[in-house]
Amino acid sequence: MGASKVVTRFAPSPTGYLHIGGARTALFNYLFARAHGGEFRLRIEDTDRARSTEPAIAAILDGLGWLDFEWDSDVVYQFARAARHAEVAHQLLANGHAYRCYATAAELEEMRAAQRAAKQPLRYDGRWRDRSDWPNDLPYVIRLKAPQEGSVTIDDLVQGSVTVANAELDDMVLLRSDGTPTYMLAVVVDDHDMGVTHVIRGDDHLNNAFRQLALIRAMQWPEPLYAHIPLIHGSDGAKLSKRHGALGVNEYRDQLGMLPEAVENYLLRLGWGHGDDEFISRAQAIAWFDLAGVGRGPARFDMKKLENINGHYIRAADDARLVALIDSRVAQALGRDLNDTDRAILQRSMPELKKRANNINDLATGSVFYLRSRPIPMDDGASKLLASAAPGMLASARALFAAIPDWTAIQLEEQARALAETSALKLGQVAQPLRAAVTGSSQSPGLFEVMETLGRDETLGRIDDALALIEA
RNA sequence: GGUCCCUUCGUCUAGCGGUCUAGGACGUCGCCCUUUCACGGCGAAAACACGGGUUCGAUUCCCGUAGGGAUCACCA
Repeated sequence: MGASKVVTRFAPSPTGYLHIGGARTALFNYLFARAHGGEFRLRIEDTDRARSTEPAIAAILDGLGWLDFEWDSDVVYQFARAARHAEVAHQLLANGHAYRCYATAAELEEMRAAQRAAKQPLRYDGRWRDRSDWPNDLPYVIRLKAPQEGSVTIDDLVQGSVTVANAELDDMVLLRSDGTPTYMLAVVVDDHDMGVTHVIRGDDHLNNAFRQLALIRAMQWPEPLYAHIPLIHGSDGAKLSKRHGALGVNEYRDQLGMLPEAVENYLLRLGWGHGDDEFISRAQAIAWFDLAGVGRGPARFDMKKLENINGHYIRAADDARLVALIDSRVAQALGRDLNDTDRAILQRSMPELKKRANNINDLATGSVFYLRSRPIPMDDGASKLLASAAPGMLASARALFAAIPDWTAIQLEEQARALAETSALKLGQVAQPLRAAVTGSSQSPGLFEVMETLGRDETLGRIDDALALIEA
């Protein structure tokens, strides 16, 4: 290939949402293309008309967009190219590299049953391979006349050299009896027509590659390079499937509150490494990524680690961006829309808030107490703290705070420390009940900073509410 | 079952014949910081699946065994 430009493609079938495994395949294709100054193309494999749906296509594009894997040129829709696929099949038929097979579904099932009974490998026996006594008016499929002798070797960029004997491969169907192309035909034709040079996909396609190569050779087309990457497994070691922990990437965003750069970083490190580096930016990934470094064994998905990485990126994220991300969640918790004052409070508190969250949900949950209207709800921990507070402490603190000339965290803390001193209490015995009163929780960002942010009236009011609660 | 692939701490990985008393990260546990929870810092426990070779020398190379995975459609 030498000077030829690298072209990769991501080819999901729109029968469901873009799941995490597909996202990783897309990432590797994207990275490889960018690393080589090539093109990253997108093809929607919608030839399965019964299972392909518009919402799924939208979800895939949405997911890719969220992860910011920008593709080149137009999206190719495979179904629209059916005529071209059929054309190739007929071309093969004409030049003797394919043949008509009139075997019926029932007949083939019978054949397989016999093979099963005889403990023989299940494969098409080539019963129509050399016949020409074609019955009239009967439906037939077009099968590839694949080589039966010798073997095929693929120098896979990830799996290494893999060899399969041609005797193991049967003559696959190219065109169905209704004239529509099979997946095997469609991928090969599309990859060729799109100029794909590197086929990077899940290793569940490794076996397919050998049959596809036979088709490519029959057409005398240039052979692409293959890279079959291992699938992702669930935490229990079983293959990740739709009903087994494999969420759509949209769900990582909407339900789990993940940041796209965190998902990308995690996916990159799953099955690939660069020395001891853990946090790798997009630019570094493009510079460092190589197929040879991709592991050959399947990796287990670890939500704990993803959470941790997500927390890292949240802490590194711009405060305004985080405020925007929690907006709707906070609004829902509050039961009302946020206004500019609310957002200003969140923005101001964000540096402290984001240290305490590993996902956007928790970030939102940990933020709402600032904006709740009085009297704010008390959680269990807060109720206990108030119940066990030293008698009169809250009232004393309230009086001290009310007399402060400048409502600043520093002065508030001074007063709290003074109160602890004179009452022979530990600072915690003063601060914790106050925290409960002011935040409704036993844990929060620095108490005095919170009180400063809340302001004199709101803080004093919340303490009054707590006082009323204790007396009740 | 046939074919193909894989096998380093619980998990993701570094290691590409000697630097390995095997490194990092997540998780776990302990300590520090501290008004709480976090963040941060320090530290601990924790792995080369097993058996043969090759070699002066194997985590690294080869072969078996065991275990795991993928695939065997007129689905993609």
